[in-house]
Amino acid sequence: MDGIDRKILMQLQENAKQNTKEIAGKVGLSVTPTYERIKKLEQGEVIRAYVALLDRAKIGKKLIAYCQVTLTKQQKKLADNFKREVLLLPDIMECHQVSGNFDYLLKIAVDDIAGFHEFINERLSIINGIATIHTSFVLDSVKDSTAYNL
Amino acid sequence: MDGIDRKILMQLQENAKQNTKEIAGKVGLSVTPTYERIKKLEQGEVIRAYVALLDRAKIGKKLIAYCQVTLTKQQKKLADNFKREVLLLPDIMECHQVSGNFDYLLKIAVDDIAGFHEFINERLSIINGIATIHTSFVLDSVKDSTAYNL
DNA sequence: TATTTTACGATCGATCCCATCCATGGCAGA
DNA sequence: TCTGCCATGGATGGGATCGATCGTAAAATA
Repeated sequence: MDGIDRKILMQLQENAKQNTKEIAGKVGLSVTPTYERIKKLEQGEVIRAYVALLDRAKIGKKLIAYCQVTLTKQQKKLADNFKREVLLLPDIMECHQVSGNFDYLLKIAVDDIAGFHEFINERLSIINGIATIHTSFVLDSVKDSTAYNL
Repeated sequence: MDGIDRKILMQLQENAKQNTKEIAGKVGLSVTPTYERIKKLEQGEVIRAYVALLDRAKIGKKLIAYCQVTLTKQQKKLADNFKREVLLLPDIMECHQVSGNFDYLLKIAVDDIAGFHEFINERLSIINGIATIHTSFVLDSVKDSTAYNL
């Protein structure tokens, strides 16, 4: 993993539909070694997946919320149960256990306020062991990238 | 945009490297109409991009931080300047203006604590108009998806 | 220092899968 | 009846994929 690999990864993070020739030109190699490097990065699972990113306005997910969740106690059993339930809810796009004033940060995508209301009441708050939920709604996404800076 | 389109999008959100035939099978159509639907979704920019997702451990981004930023005043000038500066910092993967007790939520990816320290002192806190920064470090990502639930 | 080995990369060529596009025909609903 | 899908089949070409050969520079070794 050297500078050229990082350049390749930067390109693939931006646009994975480029063909090998284009990427080769941008990183200063010919096609074959570029191809071999990409294959190696895929096999080594440095590249986790190739995915399509959608325009959330166009698919009707008009509301993104970040929920700060606190559990009632710091018990492994409670935490494990919480994590299991989170994985079953597809409206939760991300769930990170964090340090600080709360325990988990969730990113939720729903159609609208009604959808959020239902999500909180019917899905999230019924999970055992949740003490508090503080929500911030996204008003504007200044930047929303999946690319790491390499 | 109907149920079949949504199924196609779900597939492409999971794995964009599938060929048309595989997707066609999963959504219950033949190759041609599947292909045409995908093209239409690309041209209508419902699909924003195809990208590679990386394993952050394998590329050495060992630290993810969420920073809650408050600006000193609610002035458009300050906010515009802040947004402009944010776009120039590639370690900031996401920046969302939010409702609630703070103004902006930033997602930062760095190598380690030293990198975070430098980022805060040399890059973030020098931006004009920042009042407070509260940071939560990610201890464990229970779920980290880019897929919307369609 | 001289020589050898190793580890890239460049170039070329062959193969073949699959995206891409077209044309035709069937079928259901307006 | 007409319109809008879909299915099927076929033609084409681009690009992924792989192998072989050669060149080169740095590192290892005598």
